[in-house]
Amino acid sequence: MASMDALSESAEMMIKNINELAADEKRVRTSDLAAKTDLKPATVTEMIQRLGDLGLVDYEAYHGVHLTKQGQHVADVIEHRFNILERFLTEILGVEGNEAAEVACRMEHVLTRDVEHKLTTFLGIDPKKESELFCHKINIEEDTKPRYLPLSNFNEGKIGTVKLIFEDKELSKILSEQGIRPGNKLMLKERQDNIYNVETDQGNFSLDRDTASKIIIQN
Amino acid sequence: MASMDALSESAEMMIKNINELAADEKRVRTSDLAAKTDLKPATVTEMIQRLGDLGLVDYEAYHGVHLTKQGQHVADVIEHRFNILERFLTEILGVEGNEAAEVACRMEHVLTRDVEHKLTTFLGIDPKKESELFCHKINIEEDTKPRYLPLSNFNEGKIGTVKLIFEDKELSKILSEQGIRPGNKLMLKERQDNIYNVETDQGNFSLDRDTASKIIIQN
DNA sequence: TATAATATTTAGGTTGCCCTAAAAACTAAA
DNA sequence: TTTAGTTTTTAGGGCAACCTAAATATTATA
Repeated sequence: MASMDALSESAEMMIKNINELAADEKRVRTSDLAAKTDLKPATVTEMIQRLGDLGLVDYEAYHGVHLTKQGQHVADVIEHRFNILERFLTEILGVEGNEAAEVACRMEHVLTRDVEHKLTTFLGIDPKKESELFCHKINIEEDTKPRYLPLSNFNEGKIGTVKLIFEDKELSKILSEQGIRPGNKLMLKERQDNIYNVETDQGNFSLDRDTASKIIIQN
Repeated sequence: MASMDALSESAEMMIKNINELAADEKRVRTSDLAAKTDLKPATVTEMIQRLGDLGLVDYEAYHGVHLTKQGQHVADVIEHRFNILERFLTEILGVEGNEAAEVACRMEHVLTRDVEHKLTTFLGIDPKKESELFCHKINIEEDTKPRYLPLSNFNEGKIGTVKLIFEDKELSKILSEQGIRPGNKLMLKERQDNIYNVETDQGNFSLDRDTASKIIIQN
């Protein structure tokens, strides 16, 4: 039976790793856990036996483990906490990816539910739809992820929305008069060498590469 | 001699408590530490002996401890990390005071220097002037209480500091390259309809409203 | 299917961090 | 200044989390 006591960081890490290795329905093997956690197999055995006593994993000697309902819940909570912490560290604070992951991995074990929810909200995610987090994440990363590119790197034939224009008013004003202004859509009709042919709701225009590189488009 | 190894949370907490009890020059007594930490006196003795071996405290049997230079440095770092974490939790996330203190107390042990600095900057404190943390804190709380607004609601002509950017890494990165990144100052020069003209230390830019609404500014 | 190779567990050890109980050292009072 | 009271330390124990080495179970192969 799992108590209400907080699990140790080590125990939570073991559950997290079991979850990450449990791609299919397959039971996770001791040696795989040992490799992933940098612990010796004997240590892993000891740990998963303890987790078994707590009802968090279903452990059968010599035949690996898998998470119980309770263990899966713990894994889900930890994974979510890791994700929001990592996002906060990279997107808000600008911490470099590797370090962000490491720090998030340490912090995930000390968040309370309240702090977790408040941080989730802060990141612009509705905590009510937390369960959709993963789908959301996958969607964003795999297909509907908005891409921001300078027009100079945009693909021919694609339509996008102008998001921002570097340079001062002078250039902005000129472009604006041609329909190239933040919020408007445009299509890159074709590019030849350094000339970019663009269509906006005001007509067709040609830009040089330098100018195109100062216009950021979202697809 | 203190090693470069990370200290345990327990060890860091003991150092923190010694520091907090060392009001004057007086050595801190075992019983006071036991009371403050909710540990038994025997446990405190054992801990401070270990810290003595590490060169972090000066321990004399039956006559208490005080921090060495090295120990004082550890205490200062932890105190600063606690303060910025607590401020972040209460001021930015709106976590209730007691809980914020508890969570900050757990998190203070897992911050890296880089995350500490970035969070400090994020809170609008110059990390170079860390020692002025408290004066600064008093100022902020007593008169210039900061307001956080999306750039889309900001007033023309006002200067503010970028605090966070919603949306994914992609946008953050692009904005960052133009000087729109957490910690940096910017001015909203003017807005016409859906176009926001902004000046940063990197130059002038135009944004659409949608993008502006994803940038949170502190005045 | 017997055996060699591999994976896993058990046995036993270490360290950190916590405890209680008893011994030792300080401190205050008669 | 002797003793009673208090504080502190030592002694010894438990548990979690690591380890190595040896034993045992599984699996793959000849």
